[in-house]
Amino acid sequence: MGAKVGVTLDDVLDAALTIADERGLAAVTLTETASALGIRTPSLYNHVGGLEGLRRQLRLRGAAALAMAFRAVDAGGEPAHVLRALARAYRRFARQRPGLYEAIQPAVAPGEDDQLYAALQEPVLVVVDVLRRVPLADPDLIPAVRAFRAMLHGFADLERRGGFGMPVDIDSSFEMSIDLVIDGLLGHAQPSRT
Amino acid sequence: MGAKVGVTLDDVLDAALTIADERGLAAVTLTETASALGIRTPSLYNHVGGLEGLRRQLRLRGAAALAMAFRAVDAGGEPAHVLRALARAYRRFARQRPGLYEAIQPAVAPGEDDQLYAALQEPVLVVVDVLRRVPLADPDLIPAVRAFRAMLHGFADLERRGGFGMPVDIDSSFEMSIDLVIDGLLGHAQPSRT
DNA sequence: CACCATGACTAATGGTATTAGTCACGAGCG
DNA sequence: CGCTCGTGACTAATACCATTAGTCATGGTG
Repeated sequence: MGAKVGVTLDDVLDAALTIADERGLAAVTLTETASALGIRTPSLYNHVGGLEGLRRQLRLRGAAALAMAFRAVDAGGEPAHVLRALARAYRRFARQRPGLYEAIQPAVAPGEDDQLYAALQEPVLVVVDVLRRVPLADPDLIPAVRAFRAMLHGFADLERRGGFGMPVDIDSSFEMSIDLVIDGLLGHAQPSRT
Repeated sequence: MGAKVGVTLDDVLDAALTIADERGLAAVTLTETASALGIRTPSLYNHVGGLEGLRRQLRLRGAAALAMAFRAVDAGGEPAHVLRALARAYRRFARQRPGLYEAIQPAVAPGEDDQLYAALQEPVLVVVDVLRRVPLADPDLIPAVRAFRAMLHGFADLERRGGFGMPVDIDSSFEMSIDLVIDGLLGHAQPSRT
């Protein structure tokens, strides 16, 4: 396959993600992305299927990045410690890559885009795997995963939007929030601070 | 002040909210809103300051509606019961008015738009008032409010986006999720189902 | 060396918000 | 009773965005 040098798909996604992290996902436009690459807008159609395709690629990338961040936590050791490490990895991801985190959010129904669905499911499966190996107060896994996800997403999303008035003490508020869920899921009475 | 009959601000917002609830906030465009009213697009500028002004009005409305829903719950009785009622009211609001709930989400910094900031703060203050009257395991109110908000928003947002695979049992998952937070905040050991 | 796929481009279309300027109506005052 | 003037609609024009169609130069492959 003969090729020009031009830009690659990775170049396009990197440019788009830079814009997303700096100015929000809504600022990721084909015009802006092309301009950042020194390219004309229609040329992007050679790499991604329009704006929709670009957003899909960003979501694939974001899902993979979050799954990688999850897999990087040590799954050994005390259950509560592993869950806390997962939670911190989640929040760190949302803080360091706000544009990527934002890109991940829209859900996709199974069967609508199987590759994308699988990618977005990856991080969830990591949590499921951890919770499966842990002695839960309630043996039903599904509500436990949902509660854990809800707290992580809710906290990260509110923080990303600046929903917490004062920036002070957000770290310890996060620790307490996840301890509520983790200790509750494990059936402990008192939150054990780290 | 002489006046035409024409459409009123409420008409505009009602039309916009109908679109938002049915097809998502992104579908709320000046063209669509005007068309739903049988009006030309520029005429909307007589009622709201463009698209940005329309969105601001929707947020004001949404914040007021959520605050009203919160204030409608009986603040008397057992603390855990009151908190659960607040949580259910929150989720009910997000489910019944998805467009309005979506409109509320973007946060606003204090000083940027004081009226809007105050409106968005209203529902939070209701939660604060309830938690203030309740014997918390940790006397610090701020992290407690944050944990409560995070769980509510996270669950409602994931549910609204279709983030939970199976639609089954979402009700009981929600009950368990909020019980984790509520019982933890109140210092109880075991989640007490309703 | 000729071929041809790749990846850039220009040109044109349609939808969007926005601004400027216009105009008809109707309530209230003289 | 009629004039005035503010309200709220309108048309026209501009700018930005995504998208499609069609063109063209390049460089690796046969």
